[in-house]
Amino acid sequence: MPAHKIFGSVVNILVHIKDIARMAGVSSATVSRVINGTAKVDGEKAKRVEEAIRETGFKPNEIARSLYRKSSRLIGYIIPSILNIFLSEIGRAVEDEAFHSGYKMLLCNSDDSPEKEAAYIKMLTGMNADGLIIAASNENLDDEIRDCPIPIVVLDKNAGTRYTASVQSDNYTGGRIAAEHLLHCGCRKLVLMRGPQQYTSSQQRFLGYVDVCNEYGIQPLFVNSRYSYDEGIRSSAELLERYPETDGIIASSDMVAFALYKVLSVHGRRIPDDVMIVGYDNVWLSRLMIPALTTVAQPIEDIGRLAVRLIIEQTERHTIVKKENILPVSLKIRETTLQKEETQP
Amino acid sequence: MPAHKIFGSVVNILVHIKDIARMAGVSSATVSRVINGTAKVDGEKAKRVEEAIRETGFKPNEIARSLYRKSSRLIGYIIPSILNIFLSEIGRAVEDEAFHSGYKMLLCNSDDSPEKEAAYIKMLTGMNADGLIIAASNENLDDEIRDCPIPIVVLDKNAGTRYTASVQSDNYTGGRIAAEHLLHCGCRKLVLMRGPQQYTSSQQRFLGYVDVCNEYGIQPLFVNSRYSYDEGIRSSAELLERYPETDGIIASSDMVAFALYKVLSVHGRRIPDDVMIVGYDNVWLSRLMIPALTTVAQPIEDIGRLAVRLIIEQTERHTIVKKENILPVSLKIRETTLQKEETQP
DNA sequence: TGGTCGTGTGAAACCGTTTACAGACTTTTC
DNA sequence: GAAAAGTCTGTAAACGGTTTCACACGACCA
Repeated sequence: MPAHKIFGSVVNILVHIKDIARMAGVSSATVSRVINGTAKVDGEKAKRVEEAIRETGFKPNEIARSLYRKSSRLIGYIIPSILNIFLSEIGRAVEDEAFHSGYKMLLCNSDDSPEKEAAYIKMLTGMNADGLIIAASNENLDDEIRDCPIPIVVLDKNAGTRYTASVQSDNYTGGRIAAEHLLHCGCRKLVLMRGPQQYTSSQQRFLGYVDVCNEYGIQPLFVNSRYSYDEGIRSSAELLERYPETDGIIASSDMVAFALYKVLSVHGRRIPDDVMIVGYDNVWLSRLMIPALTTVAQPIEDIGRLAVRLIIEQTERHTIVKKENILPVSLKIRETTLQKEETQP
Repeated sequence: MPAHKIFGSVVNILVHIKDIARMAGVSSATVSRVINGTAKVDGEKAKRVEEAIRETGFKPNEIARSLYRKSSRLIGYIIPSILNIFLSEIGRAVEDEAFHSGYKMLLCNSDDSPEKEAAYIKMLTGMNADGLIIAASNENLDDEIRDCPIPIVVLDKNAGTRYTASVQSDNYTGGRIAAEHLLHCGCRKLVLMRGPQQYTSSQQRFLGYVDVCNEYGIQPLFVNSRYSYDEGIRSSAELLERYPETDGIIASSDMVAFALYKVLSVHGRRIPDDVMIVGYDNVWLSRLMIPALTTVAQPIEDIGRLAVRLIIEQTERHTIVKKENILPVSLKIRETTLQKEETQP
């Protein structure tokens, strides 16, 4: 027997609904009704039941409940890495919203491996999870997703016919306001660090950026990148190699912007004096960097909460939810850009 | 019916073990034996069962299994905040180790609220979780912990008689090597940012620091702090107020060190020229800051993995595990300290 | 040939809840 | 005062697996 049982009070370990029933002199059905308030119970008996529950510290077995209800009140949140700050922040909102609705979040780290992702989807399905929130999933998971009998909300891509719904922010506008801001700051040699092309998010930002460049009659330069810091180091180096004369950069993510800090500092380029930078995401780190990062803020909190609500709505009320959900972005102006007085182009 | 069921193939949604049994012309007991390999089954029948499983994509219901086995192969990881980078990194190791042992990690964000923490402990107990890993828990949870019939491993405090085991790093040595390094770098006005005194970790580091100061005959100055960035801003300001002449600071965490960057930069003090800094934890961010942070590295990966293994050992093999586990620390020398040539004190 | 042993198998019990259903008892209604 | 209606309660059947146990069957041996 494990040591902790020796020290702990043993009372509630083996208490089941039947024991409460016996103690209160009623059937387990009645106990269940008291616990769940699903039917009227005689006041006197209810009191005895509650007394017994309090005395023993009885807690109904959630597994048994889940089995009957076919719902574990568990929501899976599948992301490539727990170290991705942006997705962690969304996770925080997911957890909080879930908790307040009586759900729990199961965090799954897929390490970008399709096998691990598929394994998690299968596991969660088998566990009667009530829904899945998937960020940046691999493309070739058709089988798992098709066979998945629970709602799936995806982030950073369109829902299409495969998923229940998607939650994204307005990436087109994000690309636009980043570019417009740099132009208002007087930059004339803009470069965009374009995210992976398989994501709708990257495509849309790119489009917004290109449109603004065309409107202002400047050439839309870009470099391919991903969202991670390490990739940021690589692509920043490439950027400075290809466009050494740049004076304004839009990073594909805040993390990539931080990599840019490092690479620019090595090259002796000062921010914002020599080069201005706009990040993307507005993770909490961005306000704390030196200099504090000007960035396009995604509504992180709202994205997470909405994803959870979509799942709960779908499972509890069986309503068809809105498929594509686009949330607004905004610009947080900090210290990596400098609005020169009245340089309206 | 939810939309995704309309598009997805419906086959495996309602397939149960009985269906497989009927298809293969055997009993469900035999199917169970094939799936779990718990007993020998006739080769021909086994083949038919496997064929049926493959054909239907049948996946046993994990909830039903858990109910019988009284184990959900779930490990709860309870932390104050998912945004705490250090604890997130440990979480990554926990998740990975758990996954490879066939377990899943349930991440619980307690927001430093005793209520939420207690709620999670109850929930996880009711869900037949196999163990709990708790970081920085509130002190007044005696009831929940006493009544908890599953192994609890704590981080950052001693196990005592209340918990199954603890995993920590060698904080005393951590405090020592941080202090010694700054002294070797020529600092003479050391200040330690002391973490919350209720944690064993803070106490031990403080002790190591004081011992070194005494050995070198300098006064052990300190300021109280917590581990978060925001608290770091407050305590850094206090530090500069009280000890403006300091030339070497040991932060209570890497995050607090980053706050120090900010506050020092506002005061126009350069790192490492005017003040040298040693952080604590070695989170991945620390190598990426500018300047890169010299820090005492905790064996993050090992801490997480060991915690999981302790739980699994306890539940699966029912062995009494080692109660207090201390893992070694090391010093990562980067750019916030400068070893002046041969300044051996 | 009859008894023993070993092996694979299915019926049924089990895990701990919730709920459908039917029965007992009370209250209303004519 | 009896029938009808309305309460409350307990029994038993789910939920979907795993495992116990007894049994059938064939091999082996005396």
